[in-house]
Amino acid sequence: MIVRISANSTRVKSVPHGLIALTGKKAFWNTYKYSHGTQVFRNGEVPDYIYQIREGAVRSYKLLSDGRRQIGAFYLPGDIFGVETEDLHRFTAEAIIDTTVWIVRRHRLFENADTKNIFELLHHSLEHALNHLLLLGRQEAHERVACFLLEMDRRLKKPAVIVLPMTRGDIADYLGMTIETVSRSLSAFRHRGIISFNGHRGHREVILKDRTKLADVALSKYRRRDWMPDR
Amino acid sequence: MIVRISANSTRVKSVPHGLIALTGKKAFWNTYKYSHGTQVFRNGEVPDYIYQIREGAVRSYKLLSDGRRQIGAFYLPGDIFGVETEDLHRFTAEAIIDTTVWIVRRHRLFENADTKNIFELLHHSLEHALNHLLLLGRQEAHERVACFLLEMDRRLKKPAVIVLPMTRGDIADYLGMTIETVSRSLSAFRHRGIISFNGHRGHREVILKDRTKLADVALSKYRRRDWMPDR
DNA sequence: CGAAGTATTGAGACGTCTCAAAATTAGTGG
DNA sequence: CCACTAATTTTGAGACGTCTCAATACTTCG
Repeated sequence: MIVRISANSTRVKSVPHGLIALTGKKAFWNTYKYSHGTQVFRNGEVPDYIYQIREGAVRSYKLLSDGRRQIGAFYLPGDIFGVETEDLHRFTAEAIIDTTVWIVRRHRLFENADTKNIFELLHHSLEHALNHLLLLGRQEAHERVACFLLEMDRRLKKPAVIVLPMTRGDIADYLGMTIETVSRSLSAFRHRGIISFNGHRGHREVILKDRTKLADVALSKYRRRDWMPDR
Repeated sequence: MIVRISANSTRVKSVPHGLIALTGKKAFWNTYKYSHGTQVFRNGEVPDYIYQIREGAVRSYKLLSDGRRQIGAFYLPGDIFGVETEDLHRFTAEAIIDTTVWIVRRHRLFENADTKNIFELLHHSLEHALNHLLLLGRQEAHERVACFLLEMDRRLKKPAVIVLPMTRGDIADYLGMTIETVSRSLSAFRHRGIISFNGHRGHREVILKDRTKLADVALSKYRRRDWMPDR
């Protein structure tokens, strides 16, 4: 379900600085809202827009024919996406939770003489993908989960509490593992005092009690058989 | 070891069409040769050139601190690389076998008004990386090896014999698995008549006896427990 | 309060890794 | 071209980590 809630020809609350830097001040932008679980675009579609997240979260993913899913990236408030695409979308993007995005038409992107910003976004996506290749190909389960927590921590600007918009299933499909293994890694971190969960709102709110130790886990300072002797 | 063997101010045998399309006909290009195992550039360096392979093969990779390696891509004759880089190289590239490349200085890239080709290359790299994420995160060992063989087959234009420039170790680090598992998958394919090895030059030369069946394996038409009951 | 979705935990199965040895191929110098 | 050594590849056996299947607990929301 797509609900159009505003356009900048009408009164608005704020401004998509990132999109404006990308497309020029003359570009018209709109605000759209996607309710949780709905698709922003899907693999194979012709791209019309580029997006910046105002509020909410989006996952991008590819599927195998039997349903196995690999999430390539999560987009959080401020993030721009849809630029990575050439003639067709190469992945599907859908809202994880209720999400508001700013959009501008794609052709505006190439009316802008300054291509530097586009290159930067592409490079950023590519660098993220290459780092993720290393994680998926060569890191172990707890390293992956630790990396994920640190990535979220960094991108959310090191908040006191990390409020995860995504389910364990999303995390699992991002990290190339199962829900259960994600859960077990998180439990192990909790038992070791590296993280804790906040209050009673599920275990979606994570507090990093010891970023140093978490980074040690992420950076393979402890290998599989060396730590977690408690099981 | 870098050996300069020619420049286009002197007589040359052929012309790097890809690089010329990218940088304009006025760009000066040189030919360089890297002997097998030597680095073209390394992670963290400031990029000076972009490269097109004339002969040979290059692997690009990232390392973890303890030596685990993930190869992100193989570059084969005709392939252009080094464009994926922004201010610093984000991975290391080294010659797998003795390799000759055409190079042009990087600044030539942005003197060219037509950025379309650069975008295409970036998109291509990104798309390859995203597909590889799916493979590393969600595909099983024989699926990965089958995908690898089909990728090489396609990129080498479906030759009668695939002459692999890379070792089993390179393949393993590309597919996120161990040498032994790669070898076992290849042996399984061979025993099932899907591939065969050519002659006595090691098992580096592969003949695809049944591309259809190989594609079935790659595309998960057989799952882990369904096929290969013979072990 | 009941129902559906989500997360945790446990036990056992299974696939890949590790370690080791043998077989094969490539490289080197006489 | 041969003898020797080094490197690569294959194969085997067992260890280990993650997955699968299943049950329980928790959270959300009607």
